[in-house]
Amino acid sequence: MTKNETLSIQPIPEPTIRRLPLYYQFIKEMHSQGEMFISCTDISNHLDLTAIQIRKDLSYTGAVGKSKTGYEVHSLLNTLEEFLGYRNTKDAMIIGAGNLGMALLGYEGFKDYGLNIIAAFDSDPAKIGTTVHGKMILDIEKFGELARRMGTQIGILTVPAKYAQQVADIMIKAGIKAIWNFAPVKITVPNDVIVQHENLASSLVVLSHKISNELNF
Amino acid sequence: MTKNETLSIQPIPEPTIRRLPLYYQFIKEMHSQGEMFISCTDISNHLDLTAIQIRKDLSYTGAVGKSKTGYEVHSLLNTLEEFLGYRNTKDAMIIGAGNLGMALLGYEGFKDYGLNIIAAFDSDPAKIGTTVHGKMILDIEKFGELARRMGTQIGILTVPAKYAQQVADIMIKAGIKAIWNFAPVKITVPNDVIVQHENLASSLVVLSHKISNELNF
DNA sequence: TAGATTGTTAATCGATTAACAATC
DNA sequence: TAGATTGTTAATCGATTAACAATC
Repeated sequence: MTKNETLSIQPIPEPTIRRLPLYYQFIKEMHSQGEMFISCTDISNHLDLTAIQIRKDLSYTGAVGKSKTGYEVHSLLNTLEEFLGYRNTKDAMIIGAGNLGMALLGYEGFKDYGLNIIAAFDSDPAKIGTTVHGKMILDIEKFGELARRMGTQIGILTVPAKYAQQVADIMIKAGIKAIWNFAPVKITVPNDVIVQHENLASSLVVLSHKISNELNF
Repeated sequence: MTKNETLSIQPIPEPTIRRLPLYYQFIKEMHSQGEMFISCTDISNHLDLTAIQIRKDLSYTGAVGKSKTGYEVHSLLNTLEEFLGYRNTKDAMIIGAGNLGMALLGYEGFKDYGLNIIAAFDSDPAKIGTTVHGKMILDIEKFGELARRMGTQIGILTVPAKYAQQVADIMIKAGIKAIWNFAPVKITVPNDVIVQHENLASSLVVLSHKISNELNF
């Protein structure tokens, strides 16, 4: 008997999960403009998706609309915030205070999804002790103790590829349960640790491919 | 008659395109370690993918292996570099010298995929005229002229959501043909302009969802 | 030769799209 | 009421996985 059978949680397709933030951003905008109701057709006109797909996606979140009028904006916003973790803030720590690490440290957009980045860690003495975007850069030696003490479950890995595995090991030893990996290599972790691999190069290659296909004719 | 029928280009699934950089990074590493041959089973053991899928993916690139021995590392590396644009460098300019823009400006990893970021542009007088990672931050007013003069085709958009459309319009007016959009909003462009939408929040939400599903039991 | 591996065709699986009844 | 819209079930489409012949 699987977890899903036990708890009867309906699995949500990953493509759907990836689209939800788009809906959320748009609904948030509509809400701030004072709109009361919105239909899938409206959303469809503003994002590049079909009304059918939007309706199906929203159904996974438990959002309920009204025939003829559509979804109540306030209620839909609440449902999406609930679903996307807005009210369920989780602490995270970054290892690797390079360009990307610093950018993530300062990015305000993650707050909407309940991610609270506490601090960044690095081994470079020139960086240790400094403050970036109001957050401390600490000695990587202190990561384990601090992560354990604060019960941090999420680690953001932004070191060069060749250090990725050893940094992942440090995270695992410190009790980190989910790693957001920005290094372009696979990391090996125990079964109970979740890894989300992020690869900007993948998107760049998709773009390049579209360019060669559509531009050079 | 479509373009594909005319030129008989076999369309490559986007998931395949997204995986190719993983193979490339790994093969590059194997090559630098002096390996001569590699099989899909080998690759499968080092990345988290099945040998069958790897074989199918590689077949799209035109890579040819040998029974029993696998692929010649040097030749496979060449094929992937060719396919991923390593030898076909394209200039790009960034608009939006915020955290993310700066990080992208300094990121070395894009070179492997033929992306050459020339400069960044911003409207903030405090940033204009400075140099970051050896590249100039210029006045956004000068973007149009410079992009036209250099024939730049790729624009990287890293401004806050509310300025995204007006910056996209500046890019389009300057003759940009492909926009890599990091703002979390849809931008509207003419038919002949390609947009690749990048949303870090999407990945974060996938991670959060995995955490709520697997961690809290 | 035997066995490992490629390359390709067929089967399966899952996401998207279409159809349509229910509803306000 | 008529018509727009939701919510759900069915059909389609495309990617992944399996099967297997060819080859070194």
